[in-house]
Amino acid sequence: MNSQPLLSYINKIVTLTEEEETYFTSKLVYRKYLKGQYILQQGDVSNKICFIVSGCVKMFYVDDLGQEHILMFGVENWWTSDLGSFVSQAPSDFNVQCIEDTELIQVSHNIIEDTYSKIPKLERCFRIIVEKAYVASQKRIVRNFSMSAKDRYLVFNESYPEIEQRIPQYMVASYLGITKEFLSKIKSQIATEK
Amino acid sequence: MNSQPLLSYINKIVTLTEEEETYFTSKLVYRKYLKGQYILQQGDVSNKICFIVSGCVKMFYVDDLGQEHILMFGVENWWTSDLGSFVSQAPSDFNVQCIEDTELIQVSHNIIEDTYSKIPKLERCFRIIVEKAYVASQKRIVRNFSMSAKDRYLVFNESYPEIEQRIPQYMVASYLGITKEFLSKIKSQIATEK
DNA sequence: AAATAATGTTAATCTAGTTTAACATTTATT
DNA sequence: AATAAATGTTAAACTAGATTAACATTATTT
Repeated sequence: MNSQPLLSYINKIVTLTEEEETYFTSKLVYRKYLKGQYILQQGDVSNKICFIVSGCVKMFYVDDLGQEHILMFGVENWWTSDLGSFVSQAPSDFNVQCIEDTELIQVSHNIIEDTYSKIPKLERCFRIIVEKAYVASQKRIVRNFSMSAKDRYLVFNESYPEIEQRIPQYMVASYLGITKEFLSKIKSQIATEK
Repeated sequence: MNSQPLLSYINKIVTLTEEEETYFTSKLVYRKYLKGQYILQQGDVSNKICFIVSGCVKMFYVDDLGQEHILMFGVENWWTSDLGSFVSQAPSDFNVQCIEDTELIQVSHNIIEDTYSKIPKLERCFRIIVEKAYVASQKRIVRNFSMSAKDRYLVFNESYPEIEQRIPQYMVASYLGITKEFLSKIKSQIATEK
């Protein structure tokens, strides 16, 4: 298994010794999923968090009216999972499905506490990761509060130009919290402006 | 200074020894603010996180059009601060202002790293706190995605019945992301239904 | 007790974004 | 190459929530 992408990622945040790397690596599970496969399903307990080595996933939920709402995408060097379900080991509200064939490294719940205790630096690392995720989540709330759909689309576009190329437009609309028809209108509006 | 409320709070998450409590307590700062005072101002660096012993605060930002948007309230046993600014020591996007006279315990940025190293249990504690905050933030995004303003109001009401009593209605509206006029309409609508 | 400031209500008009529905284009499958 | 499935577009009618503005009520200050 090639754990290198994950180790490089972690070493940007904390510095692990060789033994620590070896120990941690021995606990990891490598997996491949095909496009369309589910990594997590609404109602199941998320017993692992996944580091994406390659590919692309969407995390979404289906509301009472059967409508799909995308909360986040995941690409190379991102984490994916329902953290709420992972930490509480309660049934998840979300699905994670592959939009492309995806390779990932899984860190399972039953090793994480033990790993934190053995290698406190990893607990620090995950603290920092979650802090960043929280800050990003708050920023998204702020954008949804005071920006128009058009401006949210432009921000998404500037922030993640690579992602926009890789996913169908109706998923971008879902992520932005608007209908695909309205995004289509926004795009044609932007095109005319130029 | 009375650090007991904070220590009880922490001991629900991790168990500190007496020496650890003493050490940590020695680093804390106790402060009182009056209603109306600012604990943090947009543009300033948030150099402390604050544990609320008593009182009530709002965290908000003012957008380009001069409109105030409330991101969260804080009451007894809650934390308040712009965590993004705190961890990165960059200027804050948010204000934190007291809605009531407020007593708090401050943990300053310059002691936090040192404290984490000396007492890894506290790093664990804060990891867990941030995890919960992140999960709550995601849930809020979900609600804003697929619930009407009326339903969001009802959820807020059920989740924080104590808070609703303590703050003016226009602030609830701001928190929900709607105008005070529309909240007024929602409330009269709810009243007629019964 | 009067005056002022802060908070809350109502109603008319307006708009960003939804819904519905029909059609167009691109991609995948046989 | 033909067909089906997935994705994207356009336009008309609609709705949740915003805006404006006038007024009502409740606190606070003098």
